[in-house]
Amino acid sequence: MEDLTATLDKVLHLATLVGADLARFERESELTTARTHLLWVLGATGPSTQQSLASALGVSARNVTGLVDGLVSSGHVSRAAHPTDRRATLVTPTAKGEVVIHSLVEGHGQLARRLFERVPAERLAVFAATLDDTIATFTRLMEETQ
Amino acid sequence: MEDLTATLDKVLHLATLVGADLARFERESELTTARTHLLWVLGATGPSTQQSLASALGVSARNVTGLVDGLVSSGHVSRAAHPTDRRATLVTPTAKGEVVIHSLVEGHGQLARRLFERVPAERLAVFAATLDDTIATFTRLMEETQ
DNA sequence: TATTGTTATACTCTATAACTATA
DNA sequence: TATAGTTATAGAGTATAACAATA
Repeated sequence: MEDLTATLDKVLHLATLVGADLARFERESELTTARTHLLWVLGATGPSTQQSLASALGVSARNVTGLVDGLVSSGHVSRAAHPTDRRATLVTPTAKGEVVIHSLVEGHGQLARRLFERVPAERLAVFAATLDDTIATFTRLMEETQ
Repeated sequence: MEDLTATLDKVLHLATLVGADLARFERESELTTARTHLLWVLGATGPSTQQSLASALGVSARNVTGLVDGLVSSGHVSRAAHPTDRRATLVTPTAKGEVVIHSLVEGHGQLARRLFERVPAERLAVFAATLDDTIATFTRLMEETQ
């Protein structure tokens, strides 16, 4: 019983450490968490409208306006005309933004390697499978509670 | 190689789901994340000065003033005189605050049980041990990078 | 002199609502 | 009529700096 809570706490502790690592990156890049998240999404999806960024980030369109304003000021993204829809703007990383996105992806992969490369393959398989099961259990629980 | 990043992503995904569950609790309690965090610390440590809350939360003293102001307004905590240091105030949960703290602890334990109770004991042991190792590896890495 | 908490000020993230331009 | 983005407005979280009371 007690073990189960301790185990959940360990998952959260590890996530907190990863967050602290990201916070260090943000300080060095002079970026905030919200803007870094937007850049991350942009890196994963490519040039996007602000509406699609709002959906991906789970925030309001107004909020995206502010985040993009900040990233334009800092030179990480630019607004470009949408090729077919004149209402929309395409948010695109600048060269500076691309560097940050590349560092993010690289840093994330490097952290994963450093954390897990010494873990024996069978243990890592059990670890990953347990995470999968737990995520599936959680998803089912949330659907039940609607 | 690719697996390692995917595994780290799963840890973060699970933590995000737990965060979403907490967000639901916060909506129902009409509390914000920062104020809920303060209540959680208060539940773990007992009545505290604002300075010690600032250290525990990793935020400025000024910030704690604002969070406590909000929690006093909502009736979750009260400020009391410190028994020996007349500069300091002791932040103490009210009856209403105690109910929230109890729900937090209870909900957290219940979630852990629901998530992990079906996992076979040996697998859970491997899972927890891997988390311990990974956290230790991370801590060592951060110390090295100073 | 150092510490505790507050006032003053400012920036970021967040939201809803009203508005403009376009579909 | 609906959608994309902005202006207007507001609240919460966060920070630093200056200040008062107390140690």
